[in-house]
Amino acid sequence: MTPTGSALKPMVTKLAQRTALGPAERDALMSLPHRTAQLRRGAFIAREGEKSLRCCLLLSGFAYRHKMTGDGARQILAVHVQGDLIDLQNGLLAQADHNLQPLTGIEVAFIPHEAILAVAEAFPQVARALMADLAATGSMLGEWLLNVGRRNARERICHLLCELALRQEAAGIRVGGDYAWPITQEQLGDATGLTSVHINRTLQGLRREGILSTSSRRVTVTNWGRLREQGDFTPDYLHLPGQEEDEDEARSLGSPQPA
Amino acid sequence: MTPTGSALKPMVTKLAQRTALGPAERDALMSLPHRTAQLRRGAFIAREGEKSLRCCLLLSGFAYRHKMTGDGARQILAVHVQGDLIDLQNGLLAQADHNLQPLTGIEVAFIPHEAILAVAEAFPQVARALMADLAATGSMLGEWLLNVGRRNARERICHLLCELALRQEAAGIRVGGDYAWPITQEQLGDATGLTSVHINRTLQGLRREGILSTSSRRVTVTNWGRLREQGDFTPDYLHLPGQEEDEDEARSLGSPQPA
DNA sequence: CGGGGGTTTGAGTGAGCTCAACTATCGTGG
DNA sequence: CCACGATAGTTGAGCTCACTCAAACCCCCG
Repeated sequence: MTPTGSALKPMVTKLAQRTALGPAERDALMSLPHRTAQLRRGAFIAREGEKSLRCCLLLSGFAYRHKMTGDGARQILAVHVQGDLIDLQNGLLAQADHNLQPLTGIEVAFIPHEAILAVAEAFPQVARALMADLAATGSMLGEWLLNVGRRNARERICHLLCELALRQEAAGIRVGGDYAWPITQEQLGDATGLTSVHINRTLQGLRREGILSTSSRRVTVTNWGRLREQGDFTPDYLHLPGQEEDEDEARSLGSPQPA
Repeated sequence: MTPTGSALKPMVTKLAQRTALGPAERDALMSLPHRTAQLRRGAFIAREGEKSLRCCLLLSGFAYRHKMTGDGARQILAVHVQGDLIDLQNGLLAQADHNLQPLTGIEVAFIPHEAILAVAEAFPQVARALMADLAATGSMLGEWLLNVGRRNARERICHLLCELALRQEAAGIRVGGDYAWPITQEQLGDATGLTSVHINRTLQGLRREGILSTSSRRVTVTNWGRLREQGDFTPDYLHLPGQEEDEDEARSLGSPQPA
């Protein structure tokens, strides 16, 4: 257990964006016992069917949640960026219902579930913040379900492209017009319910039409307006701060590159 | 506000299945202020984009959550049976991110969000129970995402058939081998990411092979083993009580009709 | 007994899949 | 610093599962 409470700051910031937290509550969260660790690709943070013992704050890098069908097909349920509190769900349930793995090399802080629940017990606003976080997670899953169930290949991909751009922006890890793309085409297929081959051809179409370009592990969007339009993207479901007045933020996704 | 606290009993029972609740906690939940109402098909319990003011306990009948793409395609996110606490998510978020409507005529109890959160504030175990409920809801969404993203038409349908059978059983509204099927083929399509036409043809296949038969708004499963197998169904994700030891319950789904 | 929602059928089409090979890129160790 | 193996991306050809459109049918309910 490292005593550097400041490592947990991103978590507090994030929770406080959705639910007001006072100084005492922030302090309690900041001083939660935790242990940081580096994990590399291929490691497991949680495994389907196992009991999850600790919850996990993503400090840097990207991670993803996924589960599999009986015959081995995989569906990615979410991609996580730094600052995300992951594996809280699994701790509340008798057993983890999905796998959680790094997408890149990552740095995490492990926090025992009991500790975080104890803070929630002492501070009702913290409990409420955690509930809001769970609800937001559910909301994102719902949008993914809509995406996979009712949009075509191009729309699905554009939608996901938009989501990751906006979430990286919200997490403060966007520099300019381009952003990290930590996902392979195979994984992109598993996130959208498509084949990597079809992902490849669809991406080629997007590049051909000048909507985006890719270089090593990064995407540069050259036409935000079309990307958003083709992805049928509305950011409400992300429940990011400062989005109460709908349309405002939807437009701001286009702002980095004024069409 | 009706004073008949007993109307809320199904909620308490359900929450207590996942998280231990003492007498004081049960009492507090039971005596929550609420108002019961009858709603008919076509009504709205919550509307996407609006602020949700009260949470809703389903006392009888069936309801469903859904959301739509920009061009009007609909995706059903969940089907709810009696005893389900619905629209808790929406109350925790700034605005509802999906619609909630009756699937049949239903009876509900409306509970102000503030009231239920106040109880959660007073009783940490209640907060924890609500969190577990939110986590379970997320878990179900994850399985639906897997279903729609990575299974073929027949598998998707069989999977949903299994889920509703088991959930009705858990809610105590199963009589014999058959169970209520409150969903039209159109809606079944919207739940599985398929067309009603294709649903129809796939169901015909299942009937032809003697796996199930349908009559007015009910399904009779004649071969549970095959249904479960063809739906790649494992009930873990429902987080129903008494499922700690995995395989047990999976088998019991087959029990009403010993193959 | 008429209307309307739900189901069924047919015929043609197409988005996305499969399989299989090839190429580019990247990290690693010699 | 380069060679190598592994991982990721690309291409081609053929196929199929599920879609579209449109019409007919069948109940159930008022």
